[in-house]
Amino acid sequence: MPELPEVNTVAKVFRKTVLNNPIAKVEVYDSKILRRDTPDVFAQAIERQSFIDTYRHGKYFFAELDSGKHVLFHLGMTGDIHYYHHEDERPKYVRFEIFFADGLILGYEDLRKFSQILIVPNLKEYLEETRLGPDALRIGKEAFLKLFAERKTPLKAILMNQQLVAGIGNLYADEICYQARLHPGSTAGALKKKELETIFEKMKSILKLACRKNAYYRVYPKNWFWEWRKVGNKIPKIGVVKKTNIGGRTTFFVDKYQKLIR
DNA sequence: TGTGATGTTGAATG
DNA sequence: GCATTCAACATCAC
Repeated sequence: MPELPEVNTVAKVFRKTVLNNPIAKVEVYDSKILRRDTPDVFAQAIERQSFIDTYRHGKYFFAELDSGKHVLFHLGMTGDIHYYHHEDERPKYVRFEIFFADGLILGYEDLRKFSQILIVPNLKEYLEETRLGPDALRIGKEAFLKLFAERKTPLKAILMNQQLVAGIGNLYADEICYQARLHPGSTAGALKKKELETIFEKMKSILKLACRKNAYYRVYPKNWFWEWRKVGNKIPKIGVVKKTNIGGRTTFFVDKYQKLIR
């Protein structure tokens, strides 16, 4: 579920659904994902408050409370937020619920429990602490090009490094490399300015379009890599999809179509 | 039955 | 100290 466009969509729905809606109660069913807070501290920070604003940085989604504190929702691999009015609509892997005074329930589900949910007293301090790079949608071209200089890391590892640029995960990194026609294993520092500019443009256009489509991949353009991202697929006039491991993640690419720069 | 999964972290290595 | 790699985390679906 959660890379930048998915998190952006979660934030969008959250704003539309619960902003300024008074909260009555919080129930924690599995405290593993709270990471830092005890269930009591977590619940007490949220109960009898309202969410008044949101902020997204990369894959990190912050919801601001009346008190000025933020609740961080980092969705990990399988986190998602659901909204419903009856307990029988509760998602299978629900980890906590927020009950609003008007009867709406926000249910947080996370099968694999890799989420990070916590109360953030000071947003600015927290962002410095986590040392996140600039958000992928906000980073400027000059700053982006600099990330690649002198580095021997593969191109894809740069894109996925949240300390360098925040928001790109495994799937969108593959999409960017494919559309830029560059092999994800290309040496970062060996890429020419022209190639880096292409990566930059593709990164922006892919993320923007995905956000506009609310990360609903079924309506992504037909010429995207998305649906083809599987070994052995033969893309007409392009080539056969292959699999490898780059930056510790399963990586799909099309040999020859995506130029390997060393 | 074994394998892999849209993420992050911290330890180990160079 | 910096850059880079890799196992670990938890659980289920295919």
